[in-house]
Amino acid sequence: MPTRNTGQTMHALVRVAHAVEDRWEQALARVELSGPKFIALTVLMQAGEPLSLGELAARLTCVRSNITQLVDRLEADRLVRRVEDPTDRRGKRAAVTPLGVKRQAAGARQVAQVQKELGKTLAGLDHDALERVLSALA
Amino acid sequence: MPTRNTGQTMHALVRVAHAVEDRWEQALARVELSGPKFIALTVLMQAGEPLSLGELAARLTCVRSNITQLVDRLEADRLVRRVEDPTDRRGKRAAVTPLGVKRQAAGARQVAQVQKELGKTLAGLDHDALERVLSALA
DNA sequence: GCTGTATCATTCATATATGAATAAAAAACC
DNA sequence: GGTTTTTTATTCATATATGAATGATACAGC
Repeated sequence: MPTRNTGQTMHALVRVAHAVEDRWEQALARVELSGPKFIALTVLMQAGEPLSLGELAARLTCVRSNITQLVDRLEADRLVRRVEDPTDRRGKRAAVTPLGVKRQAAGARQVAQVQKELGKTLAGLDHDALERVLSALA
Repeated sequence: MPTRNTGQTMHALVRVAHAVEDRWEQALARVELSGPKFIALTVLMQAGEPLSLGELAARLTCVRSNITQLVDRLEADRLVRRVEDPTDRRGKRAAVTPLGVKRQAAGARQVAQVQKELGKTLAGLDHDALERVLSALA
């Protein structure tokens, strides 16, 4: 069995990552969430208080206009509400609604389930080799 | 150093894959190509003849409407032309133009450069162990 | 040969992402 | 204090992706 070249390995890495992401997104879809929506809700929950849209963009590592649209959709789903920023009249903050809290929890259960399954798949394999490669490339 | 849990490993895998993809896309951007455009051109070159849009969609593992739009943009860039399918009046085929051939070659040089750099990064790591992990997850 | 069905590409609606341009308000400067 | 600059969120244009609906054509069964 010949060793693959770097190009093939990178391709395989990217393909596997996308497969994992798909599985993750499919699990979230069962509770009517997309990946970006779940991540945004989770960040807001972890913050424990409404975050300005700029802060949310920073924590999600994306541009502001993306957050404007994502919060539009979350608001349409009634998972988040825009509240005024008392300290800055330009700003708005994203506040999770009670429905958003429930939905995030349901998403977290789905994600935990997927992780459990992937954990089984990885059992007995060389976990550390993967770790080393990921550290080298990160 | 404790072993990471599955969730963290999966997160790291996806993050690394995106970083690799970004590097790849940035290299292609230097020759005015996006990832999807380069892949489409490469598949058409490898085929050696114009492909129907449906066949292109199949080889790129995506839906037809996506290809309609991608070929629209490739045509606007003058890298591809739609030609009539002589055997089916419904169908169109995507033909690479001479400019498209040059552009694909330029993209391939960029990609080779990135692979060379990544190869250096990976040198000395356990390539085979990585392969096994990736196969298990694919 | 006609009729019903399947297949081709396209259009439309939507989701996600980026970046440039804009309006409003805050901050900094002098 | 008034002017300039920066920062906030939004809008707009664009790129990429999906899936449903459409119109034109091919094909299968009768």
